[in-house]
Order: sequence, then structure tokens, then C-alpha cells
Amino acid sequence: MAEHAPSAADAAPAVTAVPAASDASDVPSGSATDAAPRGPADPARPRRSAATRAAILAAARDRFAADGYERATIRAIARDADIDPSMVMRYYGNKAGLFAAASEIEVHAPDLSHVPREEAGARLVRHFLERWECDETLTGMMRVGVTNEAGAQRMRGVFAEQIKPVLAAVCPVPEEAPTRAALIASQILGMALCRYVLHIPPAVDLGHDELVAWLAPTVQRYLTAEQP
Amino acid sequence: MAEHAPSAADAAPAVTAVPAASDASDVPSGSATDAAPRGPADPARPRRSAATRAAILAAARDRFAADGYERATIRAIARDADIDPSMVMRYYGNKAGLFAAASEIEVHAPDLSHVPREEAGARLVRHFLERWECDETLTGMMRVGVTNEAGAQRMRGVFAEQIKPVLAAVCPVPEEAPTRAALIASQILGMALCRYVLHIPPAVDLGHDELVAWLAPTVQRYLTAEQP
DNA sequence: CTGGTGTGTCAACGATTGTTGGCCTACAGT
DNA sequence: ACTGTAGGCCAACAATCGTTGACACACCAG
Repeated sequence: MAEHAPSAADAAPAVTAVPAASDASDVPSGSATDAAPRGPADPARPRRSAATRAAILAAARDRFAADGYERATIRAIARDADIDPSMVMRYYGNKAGLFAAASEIEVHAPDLSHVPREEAGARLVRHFLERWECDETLTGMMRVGVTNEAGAQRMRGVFAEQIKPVLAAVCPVPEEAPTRAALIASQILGMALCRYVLHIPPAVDLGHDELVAWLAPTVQRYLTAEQP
Repeated sequence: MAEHAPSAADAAPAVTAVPAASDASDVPSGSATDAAPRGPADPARPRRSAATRAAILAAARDRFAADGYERATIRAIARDADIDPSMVMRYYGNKAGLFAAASEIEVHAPDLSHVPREEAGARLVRHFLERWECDETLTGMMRVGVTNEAGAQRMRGVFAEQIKPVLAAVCPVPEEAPTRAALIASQILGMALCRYVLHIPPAVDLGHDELVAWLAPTVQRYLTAEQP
């Protein structure tokens, strides 16, 4: 009962410092000759393997979203992408690297600076509702972020880099923006959790308009009401 | 790419129809002689193994809460409980049965029928805040409920049997109670997700009183405001 | 004392996991 | 044509998982 943390720590992939997760040129066969930052004739080489890489990434996104980090096996991802499991290792180093590459999220938070202040809440709720339902990426991000430290880190990054700035732009007092953004995130993520992950019946049965009518005043208050 | 569902289905333990999860007498060595519903002299036998069972259950709760269903291994649970892994199998049948026994949640939702209507929101928020921080059970329930279908089913059960009735008792229109309960659950679970699982900084830094001041009006509105 | 049942340990099974190295094919540069 | 290298597959590795069966000790009834 002494060692409890390590078993949870070494299973959590590091989302930063990924061995080979960038997208340009990272075949491990190149031993030490790729020190030159730009070779003479390869900056825009078509890379015949681009299709394979994309297939792996797409399959990985689906599997991570559907099964979570632990249960999404590299073998299953490779089978979905119709290639050999070892190709995944070659292109993305290891499972953590694959996850890091596959979990790049674009939330596309709407620009609120040209929206009437009193409509911002409804706009936000409706946007995230549609964003959540157009594909399963966000559901998967949440599923992984809850169980896996790297996934949680990724979600904190999305919050800090994509949610907070958008709200800070319309927040009357800039230093209150993080708190207000967190409150809004709690309501939106909470509804997504109940509706799309836990499938709590009343939350699933609500229509878009009902949902917006209920949640928009909450988000609006978190955004513009003065601090209690 | 044809078989996608089965790999996720056979890994999800059935929370109902657990082979041997009850607590009375379920040693598999009794082959067919236990058809008598009450033996003559064993209804209150002390069961020397009660301590071991409790230790297993406590360790299982901790591990499931900390690591989620897949990463919480039976071997690790047994090591924490200081017994052999095979004992876990003997007493709880299999991993799914152990989880079913370990994930019995008591939310202890407060009785609101004697609370002034306008204070119900604050009371609810404060109760769940304290409930969440007194132990890690709820965090673990959420961590498992997101990745695992049995965990999700367990959370739906808690919602239907422990949350919904309490709110239905104070809801002016009874048939609106499920919807209102789901909205309240979305806000409370969402804040718990951001604060205790994802550790989004602004959500972690908020004090209890601030949190209540922000969230209580929301919950109050979901509870008593007329339907939009 | 003898037998039976509950309690517990040990060692192993088969399956699956992430990961690795070797080998083969196809294409581009000369 | 020849050669080098990137793309791809195959077989296997060690580790770990859930699970099982055989075996040893402790107790209680007779």
C-alpha cells in the first residue's frame, strides 16, 4: 500500500514533450543527418504516407472518443485504419504520442465582440450545442480528460487558449474573465456530460430551443452579472 | 471496421445480473444445497471473513476512484487490501461484481421540504460541495461513469433514485421535476468536473462561499422559476 | 480424534497489451 | 541499370491482465 502514485503516473502519457508528434519530418531512421533545418529539396515533399497518417489519426480520434484512452488499443486503431500496428509506432512514437496528435481540439468559440451583450449567453449555448453534436470529438475529449491526466491537461489547454480569451474580450473587468469563463465552462460541460456521456434521460429529451432557453440566462449571468 | 460495438460491449460489466455480489452467503463451493432460504442455525453467523471483505471493498473504492475502471486492477486492489487476488474473485465473482459492490453510492441529498423555498438552491449547492470534498467516492463515480457503461448506469440510478425524488418533493409541478433535476445535476456535476477532476485553475481557486454565491441562483432558478 | 467447511496462499493458465526488429516492395536519384 | 531510402507487413517480445485450480491452515461439530 506504499506505492500508489507511480502506477497512475507512468500510465499517463505526457502531453508535452512527446517524442515524435509533430507533423513535418520525424521518421526515426534518419539518425543524425536531419540537423539541417531546411534541406535543399525537401521542404514540400508530398510524403507518400500522408494518406496513411491521416487515416491513423482519424481512426485514433474515433477510437479514443468511443472507448477512452485505456480501452482504445493500438491494434484496434490500426485495424480501423487498415494498416499494421507497427506503422502507428513508426509515425507517432508510442501510444501517448498518438493520443497527443489525435487530441488536438478546435472548439471554434464564436467571436462575441460584435454580438449584442444580452445575446451572448444564448449564442454561446447554441454554438456549443451544435459543436457538440456535429461530431464526437468533444465527447471523446471529455471521456479521456476524466480518466487520463494527459487528457485533463489537454482540456485545461483548450480552456486557457480557446475559451478564456474569447470571453476575456467581452468581459467588462478583464481580471474576472478566468473565473467567469470557468463558471460558464462548468455549466456547458456539465450539460454535455449529462446529455452526451451519461445519457440521463431528461437531459437527453430536451430539445435545442428548450435547452437554450434554460441555460442561456445562466451563462449570461456568469458572463455579465456583477460579482456576488 | 465492421466489429466496433462488441469490443466496447464485452468490456462493460453488467451492473445488473451480477453473479455473486450480494453480501449474505455466496461462497461458490455450495453446489446445490443452498436452496433452503434460511438454514436452521446460520442467519447471523459472524463470518470471520467480514473484515477481509470490508478491506477489499474499501481498497476497491479507492482504486476505482483514483484510476477508473480499466486501470484499477484486481491485483492492485488485492495488494492494497493485503490479501491474494484470488480472494477478490471468490467473494465478488469477477471484476464487474466487485465494481457493482464497491460503487454503491449514498448521496444523502438533503431534505428540502422544511427549508424556505428561496434558500433551497444555496442549501443544495453547499451540501454537494461538502459531500464532494468529504471523500473521493463521488469523484470516482464520475471518473468511472464517463468511461464505463456500468458506471454510467450506476450514475443514472443515483440520479433517478436519490436526486429526482428529493427535488420532486419540493417541485410545484411534479411532472417538471425530472427536467429540473437534470438541469440542476448538469450544473453541479459540471462544477465538480471542472473543480475536482479536470482541475481547471479558476474553478479550483474559488472558495466555498464564492462558489455558493455564484451557483445558488442558478440552481434556485432551475428549481423554482417557471418554465421558459 | 476425525471430518467438513470456511479462509487463505501459491502457481499457473490463456488472452491481450504496447512495443520492437527483420524483411520485403516500390519508388526516386544518378 | 543500380542503389538508397521510405513505406509497409509479419512475427515475435516481455509485461500485465482477469481468472482458475490445487493445496495448506484454522476452526467447529460429532
